[in-house]
Amino acid sequence: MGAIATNTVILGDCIESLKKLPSKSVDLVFADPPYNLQLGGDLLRPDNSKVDAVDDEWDRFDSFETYDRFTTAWMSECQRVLKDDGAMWVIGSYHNIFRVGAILQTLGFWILNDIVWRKSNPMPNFKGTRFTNAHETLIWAAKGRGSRRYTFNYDAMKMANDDLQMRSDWTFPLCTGDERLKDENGVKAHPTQKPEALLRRVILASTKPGDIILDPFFGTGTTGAAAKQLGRKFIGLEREEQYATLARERIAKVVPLTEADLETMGSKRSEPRIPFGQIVESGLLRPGDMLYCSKGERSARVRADGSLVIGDMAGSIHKVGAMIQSAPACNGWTYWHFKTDKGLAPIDVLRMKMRSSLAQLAA
Amino acid sequence: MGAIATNTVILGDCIESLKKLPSKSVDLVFADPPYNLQLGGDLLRPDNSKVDAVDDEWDRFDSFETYDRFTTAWMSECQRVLKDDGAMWVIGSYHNIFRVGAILQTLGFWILNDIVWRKSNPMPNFKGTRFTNAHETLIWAAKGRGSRRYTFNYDAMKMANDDLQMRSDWTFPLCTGDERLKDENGVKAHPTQKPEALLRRVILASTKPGDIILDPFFGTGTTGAAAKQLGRKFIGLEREEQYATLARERIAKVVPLTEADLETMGSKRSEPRIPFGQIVESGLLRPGDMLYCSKGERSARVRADGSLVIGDMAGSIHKVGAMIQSAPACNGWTYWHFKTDKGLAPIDVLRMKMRSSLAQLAA
DNA sequence: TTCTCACGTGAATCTGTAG
DNA sequence: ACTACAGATTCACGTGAGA
Repeated sequence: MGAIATNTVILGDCIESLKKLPSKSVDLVFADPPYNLQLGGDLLRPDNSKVDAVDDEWDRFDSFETYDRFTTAWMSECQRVLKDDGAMWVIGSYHNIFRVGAILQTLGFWILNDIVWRKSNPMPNFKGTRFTNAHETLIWAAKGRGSRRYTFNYDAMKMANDDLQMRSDWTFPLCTGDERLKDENGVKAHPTQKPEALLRRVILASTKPGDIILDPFFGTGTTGAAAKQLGRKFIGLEREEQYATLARERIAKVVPLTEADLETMGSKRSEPRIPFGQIVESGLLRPGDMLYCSKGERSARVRADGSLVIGDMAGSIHKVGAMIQSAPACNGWTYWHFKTDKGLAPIDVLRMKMRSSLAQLAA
Repeated sequence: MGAIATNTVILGDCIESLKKLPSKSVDLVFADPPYNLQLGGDLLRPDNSKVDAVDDEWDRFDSFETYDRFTTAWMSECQRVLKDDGAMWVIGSYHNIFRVGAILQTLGFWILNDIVWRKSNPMPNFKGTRFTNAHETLIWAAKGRGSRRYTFNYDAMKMANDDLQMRSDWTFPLCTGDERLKDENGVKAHPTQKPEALLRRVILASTKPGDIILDPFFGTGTTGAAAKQLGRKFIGLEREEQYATLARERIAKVVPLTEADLETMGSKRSEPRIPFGQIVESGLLRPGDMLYCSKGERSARVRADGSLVIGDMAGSIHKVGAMIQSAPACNGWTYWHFKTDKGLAPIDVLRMKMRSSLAQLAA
């Protein structure tokens, strides 16, 4: 069997290109397919600026059926091209990930984990109509149910997570700043460029040095850049010449890391923020309970959503604290107290209690 | 139409029971369906070495098909039973959530968010073969694509998250300790009892007091307990008599919160509308008074009918505000200010004054 | 040089009601 | 069904100008 050509970007339709690749030839597939967003009209921010939406031609499908056919086609080709011990990652949002996951199961892939990418800086929901869409989902699946020899670098992952098992929820910022590729006018070159940190974790977790990684939706080549950096090989398929060119230029500049560099890559943890509402939801305080200032001469009532009430004033622990002191600001955590059998204690105590029960949450 | 019986647990097969419920009668469905594809026997055989690959594949396909048929059946009945402005939540793990999500989309439900429940204390992966499975996924969906009047208590959620929009990732501990129902031997009564805190957030976010919540997989009644506590009604369907009995006993002990404690931050959209003209009619402003933008460099004159004039432009506070900023839209209540002895104040202050005096008249 | 602050922007299924 | 219009609505972070 001749060696397959690697570290290359193949221009053309991804399904056509896949059909030309030999069976059982790659170790890992990473796929970031179109999400099939179904947007209405324009969306304006509160300051009346327009949101730059993903309305590209490649993300438009007639119907769920069309999208499903497309998904089945590229995915079954990937399955053929994968080695028997190989695995596949697919990333998506709620628009497409359920269809992707169901099709992948139906094709016989065996899901190993679903992984949540928590965005530390997501775009808000400008109209106040839903929860802030603050995550995307990745599915990690072995080629088949019988594949038990997929690669998982358990210890590397544990090391990267302060000696705790790596969990299924990962926190990374969006791809911004210098990492984000821009054209000569400073406009983003690709609407959906993924952060390299995300790809590095995927690659460190599920490949060995020298492995071949296939990305059928290569875009501007984040997978290739991360692969080269980490001493893996890649094959990228991309339809748009402009993206393929950018990807080649980008990857040419990447300097592979030394083994010593790889060892120092860890992730830091920070203290989780605890909203006051969660103290109430958890039952540490109950709606109707009273809070007091340190001397006890002012009191406020807790409501179910974590707001406080005094007379006809209502708001957050901070706002209500500031209002009754006529102060510009107030730290509600230290201002407000709750009754214990030993007297009044600041509600910050409850926050610390909550934190310690959540202590395993790493970044 | 006779009122539907609420605050009750109906014993029997969930699909049969659903068929007896009237159409368009409930406000919310919360469903925690079986995860493991083991419905009424075994859908998925344990891995069996004597079965060859082809048979195995057929077997697997057949299993998913059975699960999909079951899912389609209960879900389309739920869709029928929902009011047009109603919504549904489904919780699941990677074993079933992709099939659930895809079917729900195919049935015409319109996904509003997928929500990640991050477990603060998940069970570790003992064999070190995968990432710690540390989350479950909830899907929140409106009955149909056109339903824009689903309930979302944006302000209550924002309040519960320290004045920041609530995100799509929620962190709660597993249901343990006193909250976990045990039998007389101290063994957990139900294998997948959900934490009440999770249900409280679901209910606070997406229902109004008095709403009817249907749970077709009631189990030991977490949904009913949270609903009763928060002043909502429930209908629980449960197949196992033992669970239904436990649920009834559990819910009987729940003490509902008082109305005052249940009150949450309301949205501005639900407050009574005050036309600007009414501010002028009431004398809070007078025809001929000047209004200013926040920095004071633009001004407009108030006319008797509540219109504003600048030069030869005239119109509503919103129209004129938008025109002079060349903006597509403008909220005149916050854009325009009037002079007070302490400087400029937004005319929204006058609207609030008017609202509170109207509220006193009504009382 | 270093700090502050205004400004821009990211895979988005993003309004409600009266007539 | 449609149109018209009132009016509600944003978090984290990087950049760059100016103090």
